[in-house]
Amino acid sequence: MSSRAEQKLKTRRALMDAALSQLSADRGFGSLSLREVAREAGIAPTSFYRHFSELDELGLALVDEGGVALRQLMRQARKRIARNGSAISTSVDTFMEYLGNNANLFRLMLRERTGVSKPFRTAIQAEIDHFVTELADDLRRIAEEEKRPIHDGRLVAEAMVTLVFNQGAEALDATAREREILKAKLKTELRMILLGSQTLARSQRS
Amino acid sequence: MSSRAEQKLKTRRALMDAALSQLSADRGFGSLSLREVAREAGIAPTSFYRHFSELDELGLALVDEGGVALRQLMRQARKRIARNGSAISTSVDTFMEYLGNNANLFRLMLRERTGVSKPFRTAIQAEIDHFVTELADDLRRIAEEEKRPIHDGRLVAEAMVTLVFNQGAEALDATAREREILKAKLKTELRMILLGSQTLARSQRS
DNA sequence: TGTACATCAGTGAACGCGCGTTCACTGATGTAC
DNA sequence: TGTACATCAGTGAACGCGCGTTCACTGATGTAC
Repeated sequence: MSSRAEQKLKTRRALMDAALSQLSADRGFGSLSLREVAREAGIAPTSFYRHFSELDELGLALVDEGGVALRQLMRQARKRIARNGSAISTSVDTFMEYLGNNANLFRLMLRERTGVSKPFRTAIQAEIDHFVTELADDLRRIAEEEKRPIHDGRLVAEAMVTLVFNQGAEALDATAREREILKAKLKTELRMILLGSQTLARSQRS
Repeated sequence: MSSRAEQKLKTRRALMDAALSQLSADRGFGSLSLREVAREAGIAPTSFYRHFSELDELGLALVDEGGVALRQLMRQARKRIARNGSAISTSVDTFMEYLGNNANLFRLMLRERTGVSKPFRTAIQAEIDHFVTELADDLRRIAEEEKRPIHDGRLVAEAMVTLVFNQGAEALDATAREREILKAKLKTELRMILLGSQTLARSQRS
């Protein structure tokens, strides 16, 4: 690649990193300004337009990266489960670990999922739907292997993801100690859903 | 009350209603401006300060009203359960009905619960905690009456409230048809948690 | 009941500020021959 | 390899805008006597 194109990519990355670095418990994407992001990235406000047509376009590029992170997360969790066995516990641990390593990216996803911008909501929902679908497949596969059928794997996966994401949002700003408590709670909740789903499946077998 | 004081209360109400009326799927409280709210309420921007010291103070007054709505909701649900029996189904129906009747108030609560302003998050979390505590009490009472003990009533209540609020947020902008589907899904999810909690309680009795 | 004074919700002008966006530009990098 | 021209990421000045907040004010309502 030409050095001019390389430089352009670097600046683009600097802009995205600048935006990410401004996110926190008290700053949502919606409160960022184009001038602020450009300033943080070390370029003139007008140069922003060489990379994105508006600030939201940068945000959606970040959501894409969040989707990549989610898929990595799932791959990682599968690998660990294969080695270690306990699906729920391993998944929760993996999720929380990823959360810590990509705090501001997850912050963006978690908040804008129910946020004010339709394009954001739609893009994030698509990523989560994909995540739910894969989780549902895994749940059904495991249920079959263990001969413990579950009721409505998709619905189980949705409920689990809802709980995981909500606790994830809380965990982001928690201390290490609080985070351990959240993890334990979350594991119990997921176990309850799984057990309940197995009970329902049993009560409905014909 | 003096007519001057009455008039002041009316204006205050007009300001709060103006703010509420601007909220929607695409407008969060954070995107409102003081001037806009004053305009909508039909007063000069400067007059706003006769009622609130800043826009957030108005928002917190609205959160208080949301808390009142939540408590009414719970009272209503209890009355109906006593008459009708099915706790989960009746509660979900009652919740969804309230949601429809106080759409923008719930929108505010649901969104700012994970929003950008710490005072908002704290105030809303306090209302929800209160709600969770009462639900946990109810769950334990019912479990005792039915001789079907549950594991960790507080945790069960938290998980249920998380699911109810998340589906509630979705339901706000759903069609009547979609809302029925959401209600059915939600009821199944809550039943799974309850069943799982009972299973856990059984497996842990000494 | 009438009068003189106090209170205070609502006002309009004015301020400085950061914003998004436009424009014509510069000068280093890339390309054609 | 050298030269002439094209491309284009980054620039700085300038714009109009809505914002939050201040200030001194007005005039209706309330109160004391």
